[in-house]
Amino acid sequence: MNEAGVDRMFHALADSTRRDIVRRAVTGDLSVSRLAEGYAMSFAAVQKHIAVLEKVGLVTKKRRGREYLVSTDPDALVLARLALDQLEEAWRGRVDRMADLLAETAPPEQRTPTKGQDR
Amino acid sequence: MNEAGVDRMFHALADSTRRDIVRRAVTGDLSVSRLAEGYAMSFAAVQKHIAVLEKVGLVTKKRRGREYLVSTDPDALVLARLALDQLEEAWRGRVDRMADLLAETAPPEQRTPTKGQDR
DNA sequence: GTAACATACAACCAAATGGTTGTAGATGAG
DNA sequence: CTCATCTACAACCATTTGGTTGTATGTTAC
Repeated sequence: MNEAGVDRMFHALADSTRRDIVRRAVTGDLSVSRLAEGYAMSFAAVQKHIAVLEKVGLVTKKRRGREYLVSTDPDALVLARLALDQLEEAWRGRVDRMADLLAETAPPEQRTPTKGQDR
Repeated sequence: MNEAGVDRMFHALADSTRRDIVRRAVTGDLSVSRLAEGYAMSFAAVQKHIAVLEKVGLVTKKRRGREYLVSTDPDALVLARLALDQLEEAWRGRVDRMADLLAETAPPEQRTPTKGQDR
């Protein structure tokens, strides 16, 4: 997932109605209208929320008769988790580097290249 | 974290500039101006991004002389992860319930434990 | 075929978002 | 003290977002 994709993924998750849809659609047996019944907003509004979720792959739609069943795709959530992991990695990496530094500074004043500094 | 808090947390993460700030601020030794130098936008714009991150606790500021040093708070990322976990939980819960159901409806069948399935 | 239902989509609107510039208050340097 | 630096904040603007209503299309029921 590229940066823009992560943007869209987190944005999709940054709305409680959409998160609720994700939760309710795990069973995959609810149609768009059924889902829409649960919220104090118009059908079209819920439709838009589902469209946002669909665009980032958090849900998929499958036709059954004249309705569309919405189901959550757990793989997409894994992608979001990966994005979070990468952020935490920066922090963990720092801790590791600090540990390295401590290990290095133990001997008297040894300068290591500090090459990781790419910014 | 309540629903509105999760909204704000994911919204804060839904911007690549802000995520980059979170990454760069892990060392905690960069001031607002130093951080701002890295982006093709005004100082005030970066200031706003930092304010958004600060409001959800992803970074904190500490005064040093006339500048403010920005540092990432890894605990906040854990909160975001928890929110994701709760979404996944709905899905895992469903799978577990399906497994239960299978276990109940299929007595003679030999049930392989499948217990290793922790995701 | 006609009626009812489920969905899609366009047009519109208010509010929020992400950017700008400008002004003002602290703080350190000389 | 004076000046330059760092930050905060207000005002403003364009775009996006999240909602609305209305219209069109496809599908099942009768």
